[in-house]
Amino acid sequence: MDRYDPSEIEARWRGVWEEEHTWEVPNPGQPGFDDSAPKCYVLEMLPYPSGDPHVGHLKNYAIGDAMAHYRRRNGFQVVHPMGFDAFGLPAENNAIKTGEPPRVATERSIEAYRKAFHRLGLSFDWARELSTHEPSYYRWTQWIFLQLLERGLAYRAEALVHWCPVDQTVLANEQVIDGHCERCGNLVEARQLEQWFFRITDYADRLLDDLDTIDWPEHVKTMQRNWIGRSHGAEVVFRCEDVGIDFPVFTTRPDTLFGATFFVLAPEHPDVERLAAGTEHEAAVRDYVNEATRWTPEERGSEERQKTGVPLGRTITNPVNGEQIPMFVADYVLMEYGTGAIMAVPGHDKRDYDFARAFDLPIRRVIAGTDPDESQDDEGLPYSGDGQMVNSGRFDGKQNREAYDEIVAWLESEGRGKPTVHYRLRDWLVSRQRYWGCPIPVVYCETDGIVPLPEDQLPVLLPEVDDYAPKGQSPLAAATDWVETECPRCGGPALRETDTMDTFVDSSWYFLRYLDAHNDHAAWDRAAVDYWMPVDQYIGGVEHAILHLMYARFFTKALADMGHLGVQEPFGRLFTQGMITRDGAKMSSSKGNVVSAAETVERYGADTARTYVCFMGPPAGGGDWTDESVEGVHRFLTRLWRLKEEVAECTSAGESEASAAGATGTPAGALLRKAHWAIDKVTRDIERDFGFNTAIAAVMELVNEAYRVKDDLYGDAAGESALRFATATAASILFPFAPHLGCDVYEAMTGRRVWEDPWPKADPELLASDIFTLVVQVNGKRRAGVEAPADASREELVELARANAAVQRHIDGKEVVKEVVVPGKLVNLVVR
RNA sequence: GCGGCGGUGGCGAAAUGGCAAACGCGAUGGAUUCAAAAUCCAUUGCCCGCAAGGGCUUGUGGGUUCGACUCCCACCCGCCGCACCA
Repeated sequence: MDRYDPSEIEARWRGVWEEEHTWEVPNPGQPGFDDSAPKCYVLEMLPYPSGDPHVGHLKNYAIGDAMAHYRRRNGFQVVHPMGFDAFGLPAENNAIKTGEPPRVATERSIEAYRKAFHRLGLSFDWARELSTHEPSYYRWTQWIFLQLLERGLAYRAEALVHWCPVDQTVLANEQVIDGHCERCGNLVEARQLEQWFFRITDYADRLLDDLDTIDWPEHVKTMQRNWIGRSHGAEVVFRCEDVGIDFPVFTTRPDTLFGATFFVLAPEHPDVERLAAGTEHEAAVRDYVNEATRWTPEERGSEERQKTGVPLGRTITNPVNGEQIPMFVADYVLMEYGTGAIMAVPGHDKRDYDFARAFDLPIRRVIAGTDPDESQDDEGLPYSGDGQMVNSGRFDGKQNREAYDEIVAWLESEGRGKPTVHYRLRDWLVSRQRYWGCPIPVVYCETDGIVPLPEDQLPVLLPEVDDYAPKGQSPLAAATDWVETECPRCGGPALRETDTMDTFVDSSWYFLRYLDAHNDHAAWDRAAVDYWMPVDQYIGGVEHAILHLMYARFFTKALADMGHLGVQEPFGRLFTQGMITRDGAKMSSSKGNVVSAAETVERYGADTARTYVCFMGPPAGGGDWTDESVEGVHRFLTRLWRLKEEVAECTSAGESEASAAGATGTPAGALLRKAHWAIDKVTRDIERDFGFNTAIAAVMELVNEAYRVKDDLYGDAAGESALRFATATAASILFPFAPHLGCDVYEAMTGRRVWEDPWPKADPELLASDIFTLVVQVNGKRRAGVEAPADASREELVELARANAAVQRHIDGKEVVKEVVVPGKLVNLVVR
């Protein structure tokens, strides 16, 4: 072989790892378990198998695998599993189009992914592999559902959901794009349907507060905080005497209650019809409500849009001052937040102000002050800041923030209010009227109602059907033999639930199943999970910042509360890698700019593909894929391979552990120093938040240095030994990124297997140097670099600096007023 | 509007408050070759200068400091998330 042939090298090492099951790791108590090594759970988000993996997957798994390798060689026992998130819509859409069962298409994709991952040489423990669509897995998804149901954390209720009239199906929130169906592009309708929910809102406070306990990127934490959207305020009850109904409202500004000059209900509010009935506005209200529900959420929410609404013809009593204020229905009030009704304070709220202007309603100031950059219309109103209260009865003159609690306490004593907390987070709607998902393990019995299936009847197997097209209900409804069953409680006739679960349910606990993947008696063994959890390093795309990561946290907390788990947070540390683009655009099959991982591997080899995605920029950021840059990395790996060939041939495999040869000034010493510098740099960069791009750059520098000096080192024992050491070191520290070549070069240099050797340690003595280049500045500008002994005193350094000709030119004839000395670095002479 | 992140060569980028532009891509020149590819060597922020050398440069403007890409203040621009959230 006279040419770098990745396919040959990679096949050879892959063969060794597969034959020896190198990356499999036992659980505590099993043979081969190492009691002495600390544990480390490295996990990348499991893929949804569709078609072939693209370079986005490549990046995710290259990053995770590098970390797994690095930890192993630092003495950790690393569990690094892989599986497939197999249920989901694309396979079902494909089935509707082609008639091919989703299982068949999915399993074909899984096979393609598995093959690609093997070809990439990823160090997964395949003995723990799982797919969420297998009964042996979803049996336990169903078990968790029943656990949640038993504790009231799963419930069935009516809700407004997105409905596509063309596809005849309910859509998930994430399938609704700008108010339109993701599949057919049609406008989505709102429908009131009975659905299954998980009570994630019970965990809102803990999901929010525990963010402080985990090491996650700040922007992900922020997104979760925003999503949960906790706001503290008060519930205040307004009473409409005309119809004798109490209307509670939620407000974060009870201090502005005296400024409420009107009251607004959302068009969807259930009492709107009753309020308008019998008034002169009845017809107008009905028209308005009908019209309002036709607006898409985007149109309705647009800030440019004029405020619209109609009067209800009723008044309501402001509990703080007894004023009768008019009631309106207007679509700027949303049914899904708060109580669907608001007190309107136009003096201190922009939206209420706009509405008041449009409908010529009174605007009253109750807080003194003016926003500095607001226009001075209406004497500086609306004003949203703080200040002294005015026009507020007995609270006049108080600071609004101080009166805040007092007003709420007073309302509470009157039975007209109380402090409350509101969340933006809503309960998790998990029903899907789809075929390709996990069946929900309950039946509907005429006498017993909703009956959960007993555990011993799990799994509820997904039945085969012929037609996957939705017809207004789940395709499962067509499997009548399956639907018609008997009630486990009374034995009478019962119907199975035909909805399936959101696929996010499947992926909310898979990281637990890996730890005991073949358990037929339980979802997992508590001891195994207690040992490995939490995940020490989770790696995935930022697009999962909210949904998946929030749901998995919720499951972990709920399962911990039930005594099935000992941790409160599933993922101790999270890393989100940036997206790879092509020509600056997101890859998509419609644009035809998808770069296939397999093609890249075919052309350049797995090592080049993996190293490139780690080198293209900081892994946390995005990057644009260019073939020229891939070739650059390929060139580098080729250079390392050729260096190995040459060094193996031209030097004798004697003492490769060069040690004392590090004398300053000799070429061998310089190369050794460079090697130790690279060890130190790569180690620090990997530890420092995935600095893979700079780590790889350091190995490049080492290889470049070896090329520069190699011809001077042949024929000299110390020189040859240094050369072998440098080459072996480059292979050793490049191994996490280019594992096959790393093994190959390391073996040729040392005769050993690199993954069985510990991560190298930089020798501090070789990191230090006895001379250094002293930077000399005059007035902060670099004027010279002078060789100086490392142990020179401050005085000696100043003397050296002043002696330099270039420096003298700049200080000549001037007075040196200050000498700044940073030992080992620089001298700055300040002159006047 | 609120929140988060960022702005450095032709491009991707690098720099514990201490030599701005490491490493890579691209480009230019040279060696090798019948020729090409591959490889190797050199140059490559901008401006003035034959050169030695000098000046300028990290979105803009200020500040702190002997010294600022880095810290502080104000502003401009870009990306991402949320958004008539009461």
